[in-house]
Amino acid sequence: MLNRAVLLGRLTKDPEMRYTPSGTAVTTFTLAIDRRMTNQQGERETDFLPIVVWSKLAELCAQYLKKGQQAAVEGRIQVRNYENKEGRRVYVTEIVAENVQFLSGGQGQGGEPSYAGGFDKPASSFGGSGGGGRSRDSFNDNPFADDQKPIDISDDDLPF
Amino acid sequence: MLNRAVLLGRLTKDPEMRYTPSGTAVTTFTLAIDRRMTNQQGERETDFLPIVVWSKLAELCAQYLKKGQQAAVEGRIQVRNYENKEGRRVYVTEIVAENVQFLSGGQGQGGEPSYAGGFDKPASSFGGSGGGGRSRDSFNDNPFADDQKPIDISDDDLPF
Amino acid sequence: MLNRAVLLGRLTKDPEMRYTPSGTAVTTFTLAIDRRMTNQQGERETDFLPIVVWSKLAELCAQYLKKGQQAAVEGRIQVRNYENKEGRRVYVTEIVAENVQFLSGGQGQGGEPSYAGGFDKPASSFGGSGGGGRSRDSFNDNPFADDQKPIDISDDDLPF
Amino acid sequence: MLNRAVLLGRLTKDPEMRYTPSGTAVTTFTLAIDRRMTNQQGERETDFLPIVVWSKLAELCAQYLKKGQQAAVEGRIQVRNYENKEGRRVYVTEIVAENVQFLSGGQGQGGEPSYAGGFDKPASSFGGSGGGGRSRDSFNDNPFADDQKPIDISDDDLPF
DNA sequence: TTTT
DNA sequence: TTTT
Repeated sequence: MLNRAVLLGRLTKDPEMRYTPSGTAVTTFTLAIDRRMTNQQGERETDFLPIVVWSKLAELCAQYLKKGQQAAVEGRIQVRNYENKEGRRVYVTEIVAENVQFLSGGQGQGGEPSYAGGFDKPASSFGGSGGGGRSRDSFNDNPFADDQKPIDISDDDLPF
Repeated sequence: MLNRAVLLGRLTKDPEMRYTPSGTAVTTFTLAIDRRMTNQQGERETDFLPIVVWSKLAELCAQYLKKGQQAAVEGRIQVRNYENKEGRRVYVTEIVAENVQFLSGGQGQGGEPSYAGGFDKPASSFGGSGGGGRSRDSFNDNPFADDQKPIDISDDDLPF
Repeated sequence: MLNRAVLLGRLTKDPEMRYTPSGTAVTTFTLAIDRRMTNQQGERETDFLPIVVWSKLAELCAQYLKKGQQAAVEGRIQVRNYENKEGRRVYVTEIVAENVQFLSGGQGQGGEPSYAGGFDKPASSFGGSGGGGRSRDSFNDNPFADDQKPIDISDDDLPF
Repeated sequence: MLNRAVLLGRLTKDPEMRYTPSGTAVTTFTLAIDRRMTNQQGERETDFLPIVVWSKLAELCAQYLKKGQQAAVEGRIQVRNYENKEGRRVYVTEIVAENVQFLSGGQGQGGEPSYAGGFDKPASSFGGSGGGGRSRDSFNDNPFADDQKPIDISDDDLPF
């Protein structure tokens, strides 16, 4: 059903990129988004929202985004849950980015603000390595991001 | 900064409405949002997203929404954190609804699909009780929802 | 860059589906969206927004949507311009839908509210006819909807 | 009903601010939004979307936004129609901004990227002048932007 | 923990 | 746990 989020904030740290066993890139970062508006009195409040990016877009984010920079993120809200070491079920809410807009505004790395759209290339350069069975990368068969399946990734695979 | 979410799903239960000590209505419910699309094979996956609604809109939601019904919600993503009984800091992500669209589709309570916009009346019917100091309800002075401040509500006040 | 619209309204008529010469389905309809909110006095005001849908999603919309039904549309705002018969340049603003949610609520055609996501199948069933040159359908090579190119469709091709 | 747009682009010119007879500020500008994404071949395509801003937010936009700067706009899509000099009914689609995020990135006016939220002050500083009857400014009674009524503004009032 |  |  309909599940859409659009965010604009600053990275609290450099992004972290990892690869799933099958070779898909996954990048995560946190966006700090001020709740208060300009010229408003009162203590500033901030929401810190975790962002997850997959595939080619993950590599672009890892390459171009830096701590302190502004970015606009478009995606869907996802609730993952897993069992932690103490056997408790933990729920994690994060935004799965389908598009990311790089806005400079960091500490001088300057450059052109630019856009990294979702899945603009077949993304077939990823994975590889082979391995039998239905590869986890098979979600690339359907490049529409809503169809990504980080779901059946075992706990060890999780890069965050 | 920019923080916007638009969701469409079904209520997993009837909404729950409570009042803060100062008399502001707060309604909460969970929206079940299927990730999979129509005619797509494979097991269905669902995100369960907690929704919070304040003030007059809270009362309308409590009155008209029922378990199983469809609703469209527009708002912002918020991360609350509090210390639980074990002294651990717990983070809760929820969507603070500014607009809610009632879509029937439940088990026959029928009626007209209708809309409950944000703060369409001065909402002055709330609170009251008076008392000195800056009332927690003072956020009603600025009816623009981004300005709501559930933030400084003490733990005991929290209705969920 | 970022260009996102989310709409929820009712179809003013049954959708119209046509095919481009190369065989891509294009469906158009208008969504009536009330500006006023429930329980608000005053004359109701309505925006009528033209929606365009391509490819497999176009076929699903043509098949399942009917006049009077509610639908949620997610897409981007596009401004097309063309020269009309009098030699005047005309600008048309429309929403290119990437996802459509079917919500019943029409005059009893009932059925399951369902979702038609963007590009969930390779959509390779379209087009055909072959022919040389760069087929207009080649946008299907990149299934991400932002990449669709209705732009270079000649005036005669336009199905609306 | 639900009608939400989120845009990120660059101003094609400096904004233009005018006042309605009753003293409400109205600012208009056009946002150029590239359709193509970074690193994609092919001619760049751009949508030019007209933005309308009212009240205090209009003044902030006129003051801080300049040609070439980036801005994020959140609002609703509106279709106005009026009769032109030749007696033809003309339809104008524009985005009524409820929030605007100023992102630098122009030609060096630098400064802090900042946010101008909707209606954060009662905006009562506008209008004035008095005059009998229901002032056009009365929409300020309900500061929620969905409630703005540019609709009954006569043609002469239109600042664009 | 969940809705259809 | 955090960004400006």
